Amino acid sequence: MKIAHVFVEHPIYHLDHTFTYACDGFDLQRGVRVEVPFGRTHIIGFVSEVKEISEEEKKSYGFEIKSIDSVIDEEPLINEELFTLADWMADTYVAPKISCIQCMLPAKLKPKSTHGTIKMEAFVQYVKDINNLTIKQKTALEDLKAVKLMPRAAFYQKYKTPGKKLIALGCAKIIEKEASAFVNEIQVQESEFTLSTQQIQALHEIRKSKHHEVFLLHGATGSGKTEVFLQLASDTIKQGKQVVFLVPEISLTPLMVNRVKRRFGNALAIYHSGLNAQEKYEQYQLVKHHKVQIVVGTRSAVFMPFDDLGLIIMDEEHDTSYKQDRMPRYHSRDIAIERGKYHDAKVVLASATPCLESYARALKKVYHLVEMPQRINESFPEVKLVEMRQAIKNGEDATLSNTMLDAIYERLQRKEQVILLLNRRGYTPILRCISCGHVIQCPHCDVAMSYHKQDKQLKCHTCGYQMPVPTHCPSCGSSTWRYLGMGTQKLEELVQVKFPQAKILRMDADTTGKKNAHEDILQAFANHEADILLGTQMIAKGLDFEDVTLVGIVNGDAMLARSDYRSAELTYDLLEQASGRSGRGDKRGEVIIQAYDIHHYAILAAANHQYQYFFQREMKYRHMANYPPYTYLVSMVFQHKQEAAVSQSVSYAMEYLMKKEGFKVLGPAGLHKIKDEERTRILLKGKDQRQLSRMVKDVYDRHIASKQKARLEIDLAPIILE
DNA sequence: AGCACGCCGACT
DNA sequence: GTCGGCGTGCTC
Repeated sequence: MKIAHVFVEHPIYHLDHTFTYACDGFDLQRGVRVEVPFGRTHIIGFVSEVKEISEEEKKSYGFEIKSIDSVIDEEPLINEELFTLADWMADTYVAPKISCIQCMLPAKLKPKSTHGTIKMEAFVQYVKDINNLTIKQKTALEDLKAVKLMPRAAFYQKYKTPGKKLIALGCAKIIEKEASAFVNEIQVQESEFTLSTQQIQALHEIRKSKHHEVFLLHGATGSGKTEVFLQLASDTIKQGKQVVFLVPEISLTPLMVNRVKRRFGNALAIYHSGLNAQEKYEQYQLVKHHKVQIVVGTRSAVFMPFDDLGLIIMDEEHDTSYKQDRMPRYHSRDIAIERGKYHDAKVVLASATPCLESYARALKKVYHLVEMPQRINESFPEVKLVEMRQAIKNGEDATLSNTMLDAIYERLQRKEQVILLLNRRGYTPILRCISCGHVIQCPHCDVAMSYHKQDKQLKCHTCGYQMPVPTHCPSCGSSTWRYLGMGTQKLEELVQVKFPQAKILRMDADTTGKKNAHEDILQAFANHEADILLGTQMIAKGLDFEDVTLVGIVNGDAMLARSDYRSAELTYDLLEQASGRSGRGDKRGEVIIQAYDIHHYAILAAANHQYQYFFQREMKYRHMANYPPYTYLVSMVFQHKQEAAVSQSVSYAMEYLMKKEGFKVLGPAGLHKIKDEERTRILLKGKDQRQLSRMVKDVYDRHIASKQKARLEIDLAPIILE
């Protein structure tokens, strides 16, 4: 008999093995989806193997073999490359295999019983000519005959009555076809720019090798990296191969997308979270059916169904949005490199502030380092540091120093634009009782609640819980509150008071909730509908406004206060990226960084645009403390409503880990409540990533086998540790 | 993940 | 006496 091994749709560790089904009489192959009976229901699964077995073998299984219900796909959705990749991901990130397969597919193709149907469109198709048609009918039929197929809506709009008659007569018929995105023929526009010497050199370096190689393109903001990408993409397309161009977040990089569009005549697929399921499916099909050779997209675009990939570009490679924050917690960089190896494709990682791991690898010649240190317009913005303790002592405003105020005033006079960065949303981050000092906490999390003046609510930035400001302090009954700290809403109010004539746009998570809100705000700023763009870190990335000549960073060292071992790197990245927004046009740019500790190396390095200096200093610290890139980290988070369940699971894991060698265990940290669940983390630190993955897999298996109540989440190479 | 079975509390 | 709470166990 013929049997199929099937992965079922539930991404649960208990079910992370194949289930065996009979499939005699079905035409199916590895990589297609099938519907199967499962317990008392019917669900979707993924065929991993089809084979013949004898009656004796069947008997040896020891369970009943049910038959599959139906086969869903004619063609496999997952080919051998992607199966191998799924295996690699499951091992590396310690995740159920089905979750790895699922994350490679657009929602409409995910093996899930609940996903939506694929949209069909009605077309009118020419069938035959007959005699005795009226003149109107004849014209309609001639028209249709010329194009053979016409969308039904368009056909009826043009020829309503004769059209219906033609269908009744059998001269034309209505057919259903899958809706698909429309693209033009590929057309590569030659570059209109004259390349700079450093662009020519970078291109030469990358073109030299004919095989798979990982390049780290370290280029200052405004050094002309994009043009290098476009030229490389153009080479690859001319060779008939595919290109994927990864960006951190499309809504924040519309300019980049437009440049790629201009160059490749719209014959590209765009893939990002802003698309709905149908749109994503259509873009996916464009790649699958070779309608396009180039894809611009975010994190998940790295899984597009390429079969002849020649080039992978990853812009802003240090950006944390490349890391998936749900299972499987993959990093697009790892996936890009794996796929690059398979396709013998070049992988170009690019950034002005490469992540330490990448730069360290480049120095060790694991990656090929290509440097582009100069700006095209050859002027870096001048950076001023303002020591806030001193400014406050001088009687200046505690939020906006005189230096900052003067600089803003100057820009307003000259009709130039200003970007102000404050990495904290809301009105004030803390609400404290004046008489007893009680701070209002979220009832569901161990976090202080932020006050949002706009909607007169307290909001928890961790779980999203909202409530009105209590009339009386729950601790002492007093009714006077102190609004402590500074968020973007309050900053907006303050700037408006200082500059009543200025028009201000605020951009943070609260103003960008709606679809297209990012684009609308950025477009308005580009159209000079506002003088000042104020917001959280989302305004620090990739924006390119030529009239911005001042970038002001209000709380430059706020991020240094975090306990995360990467806080210095995150601070440096943010400052350097934000400064890169100033002076991108012909006018000279200026950057003002306000901070309490202006002598911290992260701040000094950003002020002087010295990546190398930052790198050396930070590497020393990482070396001393034995942090990445000198080691690998794996985080294990245990969570459950009951404290006891968490502590029990942690002890059970620790007991095992203590007996093993070759790595260090940090933690567990004290319990911390989030969304009504107690949680704690242990960190494993080791030199061998493979060994760590295997070790964690053992811990996980034991955890499941012993029926621990707490949920265990594993994160290999975690990015944020808070 | 679902879904059903099963064993204890507060209702008509 | 019954409805329904969610703990436990199983799925080819």
